[in-house]
Amino acid sequence: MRPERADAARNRAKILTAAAAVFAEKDPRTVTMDDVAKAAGVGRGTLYRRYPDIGSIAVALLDEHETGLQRELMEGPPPLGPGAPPADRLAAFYAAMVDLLEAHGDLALATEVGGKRFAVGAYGFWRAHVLSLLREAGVPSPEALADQLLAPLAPDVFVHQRAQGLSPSQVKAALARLATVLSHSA
Amino acid sequence: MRPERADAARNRAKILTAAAAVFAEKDPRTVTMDDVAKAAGVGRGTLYRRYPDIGSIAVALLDEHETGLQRELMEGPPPLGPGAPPADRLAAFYAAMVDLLEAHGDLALATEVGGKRFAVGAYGFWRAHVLSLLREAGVPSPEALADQLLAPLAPDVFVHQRAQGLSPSQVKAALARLATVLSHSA
DNA sequence: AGTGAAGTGGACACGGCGTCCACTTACTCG
DNA sequence: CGAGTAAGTGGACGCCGTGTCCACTTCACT
Repeated sequence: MRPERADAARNRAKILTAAAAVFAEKDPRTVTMDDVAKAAGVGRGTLYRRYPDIGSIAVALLDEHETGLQRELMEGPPPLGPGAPPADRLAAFYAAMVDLLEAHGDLALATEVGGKRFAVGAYGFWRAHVLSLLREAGVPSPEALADQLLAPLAPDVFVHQRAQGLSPSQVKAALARLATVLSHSA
Repeated sequence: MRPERADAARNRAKILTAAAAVFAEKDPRTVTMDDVAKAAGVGRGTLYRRYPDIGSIAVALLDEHETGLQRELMEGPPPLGPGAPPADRLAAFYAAMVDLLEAHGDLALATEVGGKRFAVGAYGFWRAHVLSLLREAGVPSPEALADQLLAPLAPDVFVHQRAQGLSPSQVKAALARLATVLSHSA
């Protein structure tokens, strides 16, 4: 496997920055491959070479932001990272996700087209994290609960709540209640 | 406003039964207007006369099943209907919704195309119900929580959980925990 | 400079969407 | 009962997005 060619790298960068702009300025669910191609000044074929659909472009952009949080969850300071009680860690995770959604909700929305929410790699990571917290808290049969606790973080739910006039901190507060209340029962 | 003409009524029936069959036999997210038209033996124009998109056909079919539950919530016997403590009523509602999803998950999935989940009339009803239960339980600022408690009932979440091998009763159990635990904190 | 492989981009065929309108059918009223 | 009329029908049409394909260009290595 040869290293990436210079023109290919140049185009990859052009595509990503152009895509970020496009997703930001119009309804992310209606962004088309052509839009990105035009904005990046490349042909559609070039896009398809790397990304099988628009969703994956959005995922690629989102990953940059998500990996930071993922690292913090694994090896950062408490309460996000290890060391704090599970309830606090879950609440902190919720808060961090809300911040992420607030900053990049448009991208997150774009990753949902075609209902591949659960296929995306990041979902597995979040799920594994929540699952381990639930286990640590001693919650019985946490498998089903994990998905259910992740559901309120679905981009469309958050965006809907924001559109209804709820502030990010209100959303965080409700999620925090959920997190703390859960461990009470364990 | 004139009464509906005989042929129109006939076609409405043909469309609905044909649509139900089509949604059942293939991935409901890929069902097209043409599929339904062909199956019903009518032209596409006839479909558009009543339903602006496939989603609304699915909604029309689903409504038949949902109205039953809605009535029970309002005037049925406890714990589904009025009279039981909020936590029990919430758990019962969750269980009923799981049954509904288990029976008609395909339709529910089809209503989600285009991200109109929150625009559909039924969502408002469920939300109002949960909201009133939360108020009755004395939970503070229940507005944000209502959407979050409804999120695990999103068709794609449920279908995903089933596909993972979780049984309906496992899903119910986890939701019941959520419901009971919440009122503990009030 | 020459060569082969990697990369590019736009033309193409396909399929779904939503509209439009000439035609058909059912009700109504003389 | 037999026009007249409004409601209802259906398929053709144009549009747009998708994903593929392949002749051409560019790069990197010698």
